[in-house]
Amino acid sequence: MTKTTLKEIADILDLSISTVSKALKGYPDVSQQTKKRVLELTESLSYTPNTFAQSLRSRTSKTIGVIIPAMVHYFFSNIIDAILREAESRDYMVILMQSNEDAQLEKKQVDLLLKKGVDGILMSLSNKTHNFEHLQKIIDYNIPLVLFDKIAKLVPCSKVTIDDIKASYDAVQFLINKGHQRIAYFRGDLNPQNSIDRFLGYKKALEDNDIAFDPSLVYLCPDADFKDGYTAAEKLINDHGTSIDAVHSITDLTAIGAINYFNKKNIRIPEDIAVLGFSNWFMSSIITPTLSSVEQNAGKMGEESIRILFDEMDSKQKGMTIKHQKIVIDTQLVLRNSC
Amino acid sequence: MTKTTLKEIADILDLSISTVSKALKGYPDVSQQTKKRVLELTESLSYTPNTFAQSLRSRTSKTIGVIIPAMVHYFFSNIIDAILREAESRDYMVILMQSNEDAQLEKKQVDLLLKKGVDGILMSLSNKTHNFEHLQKIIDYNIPLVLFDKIAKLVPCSKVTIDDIKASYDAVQFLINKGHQRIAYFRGDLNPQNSIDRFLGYKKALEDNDIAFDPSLVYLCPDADFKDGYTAAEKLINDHGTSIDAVHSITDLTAIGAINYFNKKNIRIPEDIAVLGFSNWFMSSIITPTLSSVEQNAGKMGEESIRILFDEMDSKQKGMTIKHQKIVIDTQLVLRNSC
DNA sequence: TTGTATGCGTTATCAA
DNA sequence: TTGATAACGCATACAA
Repeated sequence: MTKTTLKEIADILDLSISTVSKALKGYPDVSQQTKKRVLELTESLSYTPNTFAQSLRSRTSKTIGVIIPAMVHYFFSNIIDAILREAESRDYMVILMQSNEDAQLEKKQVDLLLKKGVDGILMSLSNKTHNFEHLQKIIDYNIPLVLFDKIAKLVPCSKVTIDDIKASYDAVQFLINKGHQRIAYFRGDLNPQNSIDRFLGYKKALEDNDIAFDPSLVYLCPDADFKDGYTAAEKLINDHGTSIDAVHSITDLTAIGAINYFNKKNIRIPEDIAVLGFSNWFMSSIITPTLSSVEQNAGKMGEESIRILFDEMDSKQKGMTIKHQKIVIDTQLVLRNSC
Repeated sequence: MTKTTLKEIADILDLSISTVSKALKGYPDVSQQTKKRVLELTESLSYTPNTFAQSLRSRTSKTIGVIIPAMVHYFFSNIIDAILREAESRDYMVILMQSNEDAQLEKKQVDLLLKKGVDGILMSLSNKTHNFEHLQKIIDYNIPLVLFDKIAKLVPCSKVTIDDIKASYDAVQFLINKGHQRIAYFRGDLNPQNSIDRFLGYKKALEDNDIAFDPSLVYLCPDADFKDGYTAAEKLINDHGTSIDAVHSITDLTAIGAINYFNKKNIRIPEDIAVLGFSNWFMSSIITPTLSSVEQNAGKMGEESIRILFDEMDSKQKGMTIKHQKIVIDTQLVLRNSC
């Protein structure tokens, strides 16, 4: 079984290819009767146009590319979920790639997407991406680009983020309001913007409350994973005993690692040490104790990102100038039993 | 900036398009010097061929389609992870779709993939898929198809699964060896094959150990989620108090729901009730108590699935007859503190 | 109202 | 060793 083409239909109906094409496209200059004959036959043969030919001619692909750092990640899988739903509803396909936090690979994947002729690109950058030539290339090619979550501030394109500074600031302020003074911070990798911003939020909250910033209370969790959190908690206790009131962490997974260590050492949460995460993973609602966190609204971020992308793609098609948008998704503190 | 074409290169070098094409393809009938000139220019212009034109001509797309029931799922995101890595290494792109457990949508997505001209399709069926015409359509179009995890036994194509019967059998046998006799089962939806098989494994293990099967110990968890597990545990205790020794569950998430309920009611795990899950989610290693489970090797399943798909695609290209494969991925009991 | 001709970019056959 | 030409399937400007 092979795919039907316009030519076959034209031959059967003894019409020209262009007439068949016009009938299908609903052009007015086709007789009602011819149109009907064509539609009936294409229906019964379940004809669908060859998308390669269409793309070659129209220079569009009805496809968007998405690059994320990692798939196995509650936050990103939720974002992808939202993107797939929205793309689906527009009859667009999604080509998904993951950079595995590898800047080189990310660059290669951008080339692949450009080569593949996608109509737009959604990206969340790898932590190791410090050079943005590949993003500039996308822009030079005049392909709409929307960065989300892990963005590059200086690249001229639309962006969707949360306000990481404010989110962490609010989180730490909450801990302070609760009476905590010695608040440790488990920070993420040094380079990514949102890692920096969350750290700044932490520092600013201390400052605004006249609590001296103590660098010895900051623990680096470069991979921001369970193990990093566990190890950091171990170091924290070795360094400071339980003179610490609370821990705020770059992400829930590190916080959960810390909780695990504290549980193991019979350090009570929140009585001895309060713990506050970031991202509100599903997991956080079911561990013991349940973890308070910052809800990042991944679904909304995915929806907004692809909405803006479609906006830009529409504008481009209409020949309008594209205005880049910068959306900040709101966050909420989700309180549970860990603080 | 627009993409370079063969014609532009030919014009610049004052050659014909076909000579340029042949030079790039490494044909022998091009002079060394010409070849060198062409390669240097294409390099400096960073020429890449237009994939639509290539696809139109070659009738291949270097793209595979993947349909899964849900993205936000530890098991599936691990499988996708493996698929993306392997496709990447072969310079293939992956179009990803999720059926959201909706048979109608799944059918539509198959049509989209066929229309899009993918070279092969990987699918894990929705729980509600009981009609397989869309799969037959893929086969009729002569597109290689590999089903994984959620398969349809009777559809003639390659399949990658685990031995669900054996996996659950072994799990229950382990509980019995530990001395448990009154073992409840939280079963999944009634229709999916692996849900059925796991249930059969449970029954068979009881039977082989001369333990009477008691239908009142089976609780239906149609969505196999946290809430279902929590509710089932609640019912279980209401129905049977703590006369039950152990619970085996269709998946970790339901088991975790149950653990949550037991913890809340101060029912001790494993002293009062042992709990044994299925799938070995990451989460299971960090809850309290840590959950014993059946490791399903998602990564391996993803790797094998796409390996077979590439096998079939290669065979098809070479005009060889395609032999369908049936791979069973091994599983292991992962013991932790819940039983 | 219908049909002819052309081009999208690449590749392969055949001629020069 | 190189080039002219046709074909992949579709869509449109233009001619009939």
